[in-house]
Amino acid sequence: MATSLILHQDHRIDIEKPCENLPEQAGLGVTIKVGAGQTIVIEGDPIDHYFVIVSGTVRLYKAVVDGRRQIIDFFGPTDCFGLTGLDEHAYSVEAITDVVMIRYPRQRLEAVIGVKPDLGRQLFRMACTELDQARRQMLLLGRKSAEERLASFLLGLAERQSHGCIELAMSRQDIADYLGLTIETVSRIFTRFKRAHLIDLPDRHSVVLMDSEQLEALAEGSLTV
Amino acid sequence: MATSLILHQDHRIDIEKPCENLPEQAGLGVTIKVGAGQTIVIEGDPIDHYFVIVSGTVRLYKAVVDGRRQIIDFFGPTDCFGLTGLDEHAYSVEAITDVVMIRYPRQRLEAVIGVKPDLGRQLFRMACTELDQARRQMLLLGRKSAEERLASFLLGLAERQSHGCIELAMSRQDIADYLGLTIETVSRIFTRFKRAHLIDLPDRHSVVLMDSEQLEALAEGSLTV
DNA sequence: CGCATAGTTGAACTCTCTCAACAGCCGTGG
DNA sequence: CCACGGCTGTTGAGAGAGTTCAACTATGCG
Repeated sequence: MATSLILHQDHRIDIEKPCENLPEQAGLGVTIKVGAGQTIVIEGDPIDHYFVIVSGTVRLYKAVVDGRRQIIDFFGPTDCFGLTGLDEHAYSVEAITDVVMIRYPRQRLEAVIGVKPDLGRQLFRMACTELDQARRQMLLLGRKSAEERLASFLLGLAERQSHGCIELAMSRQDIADYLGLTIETVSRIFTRFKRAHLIDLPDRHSVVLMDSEQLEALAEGSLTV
Repeated sequence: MATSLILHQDHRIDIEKPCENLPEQAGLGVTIKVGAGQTIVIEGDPIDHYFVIVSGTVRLYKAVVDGRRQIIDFFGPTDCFGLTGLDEHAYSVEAITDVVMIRYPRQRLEAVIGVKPDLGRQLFRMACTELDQARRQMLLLGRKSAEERLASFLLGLAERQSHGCIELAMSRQDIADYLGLTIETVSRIFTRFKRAHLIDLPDRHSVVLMDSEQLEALAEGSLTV
């Protein structure tokens, strides 16, 4: 089985995340490039592949017929998507920026579990990590105020990016659809935070956290601006 | 490893769900009984076990200091909980009714993966099923109206229970905290549905779906009562 | 029977949404 | 280099869905 495989090219993933060594699994991966704005998978497609992102950002979302959209998550380098128990995608995925990723044939990868049980353990851990994230977001969507949502969002991004300045790959609309708000509310609260000197907005795709402590308090609901 | 194990007693799980044969895995399980209202795990506890429910219903939730609560899911017979990527529980679990469940030592179970790769595949699938469910709920919490939420909830229950009459093990407060609403809103919409002859409420713990078709339409947002 | 708990109903309020106008940025073409 | 149009984001005013607070009713248990 491990013989009839396509070798992926040159991309190597950071060691940090659970999917760190997926690419090495039997050399199953194929490198794929997608332009900004392109659709990668659509709700209802059969699931033939798992994907690991090398560079760029994608949004994973569910849509309702009438146009409403809920972004499930944004994924960046080292993140993986396509994990699901179903036989067809329950969500759509689009590239926000230009994206490079590695594609793994689902069937083959799952077959490898029989040979390398560690892969099964690893996939399990990855799914669990996603699960924890999804459930944390459920608390946000179900019970937090708009201010709490945006504060949580910014802190989450800061954690992932660890720069002084956060780069927002996504639009205000994307943020709104991720937080279960409207674009206007997101905009208003950005402004409110800026006026309260909690953040700075040097340009529309950058945020600087000026007072993370207060933002934390805000995110937990023990404060209002 | 598979030798030093406690055998669980007599409970046998339906064959249907992904965790169908967990109990058989090396006979690792121990049967546990918990009374209604009892807490099974608390947010922050170390994760030592996975649990599979034999009978009864539990609620899994996250809480905020100020008392707000988001119920992540209700689990019944054959459902499993405790799956997570972290080393401590990110949620609390309480018994709603009297509950019988089987407890598996996490470490040992994960160790078995090395010997039985199928277990790894199975845990992966279970986690993926939970993941899909959590993400579906994210759409509900982020983008659906109160009516849509309650309609979706009732239809989901009906699917799981497949009787003509739905038994609500949980209180109105539990439903509210699951749907990201208040108890008053839930109550009002129950009444509204009843007046519109979409459901009947013979007693406070039972719901009869009178017009599933309309409820489906409502759940999808193509209708209002 | 009486109390405690759970659920329902009403009225007022509020947070977020909706609708609408405006401002800023960017690429294109004159 | 600036004018223009298109797109994204901001701001304001008004409306509405759901919450809050409070009173009331029903249910179950000693």
